[in-house]
Amino acid sequence: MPRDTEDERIYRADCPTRPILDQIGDKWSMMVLAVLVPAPRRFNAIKRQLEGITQRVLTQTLRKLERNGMVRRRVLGGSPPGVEYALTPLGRSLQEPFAVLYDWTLAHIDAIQKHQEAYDREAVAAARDSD
Amino acid sequence: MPRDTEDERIYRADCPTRPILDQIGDKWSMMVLAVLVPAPRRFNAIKRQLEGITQRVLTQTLRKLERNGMVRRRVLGGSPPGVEYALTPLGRSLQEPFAVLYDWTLAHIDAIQKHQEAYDREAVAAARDSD
DNA sequence: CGGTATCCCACATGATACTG
DNA sequence: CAGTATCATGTGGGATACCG
Repeated sequence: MPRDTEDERIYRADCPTRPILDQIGDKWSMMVLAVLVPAPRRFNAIKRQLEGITQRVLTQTLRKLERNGMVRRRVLGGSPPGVEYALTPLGRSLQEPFAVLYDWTLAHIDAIQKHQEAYDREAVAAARDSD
Repeated sequence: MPRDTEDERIYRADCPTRPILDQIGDKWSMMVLAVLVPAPRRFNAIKRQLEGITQRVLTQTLRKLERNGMVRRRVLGGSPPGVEYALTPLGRSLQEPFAVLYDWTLAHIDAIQKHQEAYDREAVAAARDSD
């Protein structure tokens, strides 16, 4: 959670940061950005690297990122023609906050899974007791 | 996005960090944790502070946080009886990664909104051109 | 190659009522 | 006070087909 500031909006669903945090927390945005970190890539190159994403969803995700100024879309002339997507400085600047969150997750994933298993065992035991 | 590691899983929807990131990215988890930073609180105290959340959703959110070991639930004896929720050390340790992300958003929200407006103006202009 | 156009569904969230 | 139960809904995401 954000640090405990005087800013009361952080407690409200209409905090202006919500739409932005919602997008970068969606299913694919973070991974699309990750794919573009090493170098710009073409549409189908991104799609191949993100096994499981559909064309429709990749298009939607790229459009939202472009609209936010995090990705730049460039039509390539030449043969074969194509479209290239690249990180903007704004998009690249997201790398650090995401890395902090990702590293936190990696550091605590084992502890979290142990908690989950313990919680689930308890739930099973409670259900048994109530029989 | 996570930094560019050798770990190929970061590109995959089945990366083991997904379920955790999905939860802490859900609509209310972050705000519930934020409310608990200054001090433990009772169910209805949390609910009052998060205007707009329903009882059902608050219960679900707290159960998931408890299951992950981020929040501890304590039944208070005495009169009136009640239930108190408190951050665990694990839950509190999320404060920093979240603050980094939140600060990034605050720092760039103006730039992002300008990009969005420019993008939307372009879309309107393109629609007009195609008439 | 890089998309749109349709259709569909699961699931997160919400509204409301009831309870130990 | 702290929930559960029930029902409703919007939308993010997926499947598939077609297009310039």
